[in-house]
Amino acid sequence: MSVLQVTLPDGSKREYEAGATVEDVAASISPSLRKKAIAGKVDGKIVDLKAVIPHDASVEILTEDSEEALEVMRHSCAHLMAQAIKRIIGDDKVRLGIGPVIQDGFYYDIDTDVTITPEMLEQIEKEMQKIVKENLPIERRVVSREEAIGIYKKLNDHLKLEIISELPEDAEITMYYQGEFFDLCRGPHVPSTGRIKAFKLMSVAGAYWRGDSDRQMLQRIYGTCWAKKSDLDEYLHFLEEARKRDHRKLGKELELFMFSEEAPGMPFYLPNGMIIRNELEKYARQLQIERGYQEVRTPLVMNQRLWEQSGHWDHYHENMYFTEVDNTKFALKPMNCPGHMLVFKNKIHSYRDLPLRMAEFGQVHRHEYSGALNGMIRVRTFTQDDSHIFVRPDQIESEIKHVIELVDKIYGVFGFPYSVELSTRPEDSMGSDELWELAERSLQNVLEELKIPYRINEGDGAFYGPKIDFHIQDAIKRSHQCATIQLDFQMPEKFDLAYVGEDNAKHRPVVIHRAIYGSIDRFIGILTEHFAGAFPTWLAPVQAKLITIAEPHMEYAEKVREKMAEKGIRVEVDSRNEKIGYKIREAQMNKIPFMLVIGDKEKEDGTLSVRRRGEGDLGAKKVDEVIKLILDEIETKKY
RNA sequence: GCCGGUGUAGCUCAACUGGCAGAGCACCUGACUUGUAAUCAGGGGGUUGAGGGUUCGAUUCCUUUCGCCGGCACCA
Repeated sequence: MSVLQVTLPDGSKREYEAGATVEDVAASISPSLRKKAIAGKVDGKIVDLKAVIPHDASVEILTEDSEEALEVMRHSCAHLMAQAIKRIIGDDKVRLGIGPVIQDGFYYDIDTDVTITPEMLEQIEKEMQKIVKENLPIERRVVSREEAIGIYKKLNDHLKLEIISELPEDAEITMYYQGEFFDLCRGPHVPSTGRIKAFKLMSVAGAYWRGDSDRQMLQRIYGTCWAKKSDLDEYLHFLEEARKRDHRKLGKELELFMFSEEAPGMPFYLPNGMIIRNELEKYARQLQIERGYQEVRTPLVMNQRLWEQSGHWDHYHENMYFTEVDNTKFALKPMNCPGHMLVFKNKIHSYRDLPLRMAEFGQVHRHEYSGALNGMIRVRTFTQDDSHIFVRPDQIESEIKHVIELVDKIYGVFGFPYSVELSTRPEDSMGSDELWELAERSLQNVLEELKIPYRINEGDGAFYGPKIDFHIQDAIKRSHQCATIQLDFQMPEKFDLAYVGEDNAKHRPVVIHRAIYGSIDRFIGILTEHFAGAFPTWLAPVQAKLITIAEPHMEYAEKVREKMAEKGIRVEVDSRNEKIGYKIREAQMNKIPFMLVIGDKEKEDGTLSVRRRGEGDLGAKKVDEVIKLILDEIETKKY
């Protein structure tokens, strides 16, 4: 009998008889480990608990609390759901597509004539619970390609047949069985259905087979699955909290913006939202002026031929708005760059003018598909904090660094951590290989030199050049792509841009496209959720509310209001004939940062009782002291 | 655009298998004169998203269409 040497994670070695399984290893360590074990890892590869260890190897036991075991459990949960669905609507009426693990859970794509309604989810869930109670052992079987094909031909399952046909020649084909149910699957899985602990089916949605919009649409059922009931509850609670922050809900409640059927996907800014927007623009404008940007403004409607020239028409005409006047075709601008190219060409530039940093808060229109619209996150008109920087080739890298510094500065103000991605040449792109290579290398150099960690996003660049994208992480750990820096050798070519060099000859500049908020509209949506509507004082539509106790305090309140307003504080007086609790509550719900209560005492002493949003009563302070406090928060953009 | 869901007062939501459309908040009026998250009473407010159909009768059933929501696909 040969002997198997197993190395455990702590470095210790143990010997087993050949044919030992991962489970045997767990059992040999301790009975409790065997009980907690979900799966194993052999030489770094995750396998079933019942997997035989094929040769000397390092072995790790995955227990319920490990991330990897959770993935195995989620995958098994997808099978569990598929089994329940088959039991409910009939084995022969369901074809199974794919059922992978995703963040927080899993889904399964199925093909069936029965429409899965949200009500049915509960029914399926109950059946799943039943199968868990049945505690069916889950078994792995290796089958031949012919067997596999035979099984699914009999079931008339064209989806699985397609998957099998695409498996590589030498692939080991495995099936997993649990009770009457089986599924073509690579695994691994938990040892039995009873090991699946806490799950919930979340939603049904349509999804194209193979992610291809030309193919059949399947029904996708999403579920979430956790190692413990308490984890599930925590997750559901998190979703609930996220819903409370939804910018669409808060935007309505706080009267930031609105939408109308008359203009789907096009935000209307209400006075409160307009204040936030103006503050954001003001801040960006100030930083840009400091950094030598020049602001311009270009038309919203320009001749169609301009878009044909830029290449946008070719790539995006399906998503553009057009109009015809005086027998001439015009387009609403979907981007600001062509306009900026025209501005650049308005005069002759010397090499001394470069870098020329042209900025515009440019409103663009893009006809997004109706199904893509989503609050402020995906709209049909939005304003970019756009800029096009015209540089000499030797200035590319320093200028990109300059932009990155600005991005870092702005995100810091909101407390957004961010990560960076480098997107390379897409399939459908313009320009020579040489230029693309040069462009990609330049971006890469800068990131390396600044020692900024980044991820490469293959083939995700713009059609005219590669880009560096910045993904911010908000207060509840969601990621949003906002800033972008794109290097472009194409537009200068298309528009025949030139500057006069030291040698008195014409040279072609390079264009750097950049945006930091990206879409200001979307950024406002993100900020709303990030701060849960409790905007920092510098952004708050109303920064201070003066709340009088009774009528005799009105005059004093009005004087304070004037004084504050003079200092540029957005302040309002609430002198309504209401109880103080009522007025506080309202101010609190409007998330006003400073609530300043005025009664006899304050009037007499020249003070204000400060109640800070989120902190409560801070006691009475002199009016000037309060003003200083507020101005200081505004000045430092405290969050 | 595709799949599914959904649309009732300014907002949030009720109305059993088809039988007179209702509540809370908000708003208006009056009383109360108020010390840190909702004072009391009264009042106004609706072509039930829009169009068509079935029916004695439609918020409810069917159909077309628009918006919105969850996904998919798309995202310069």
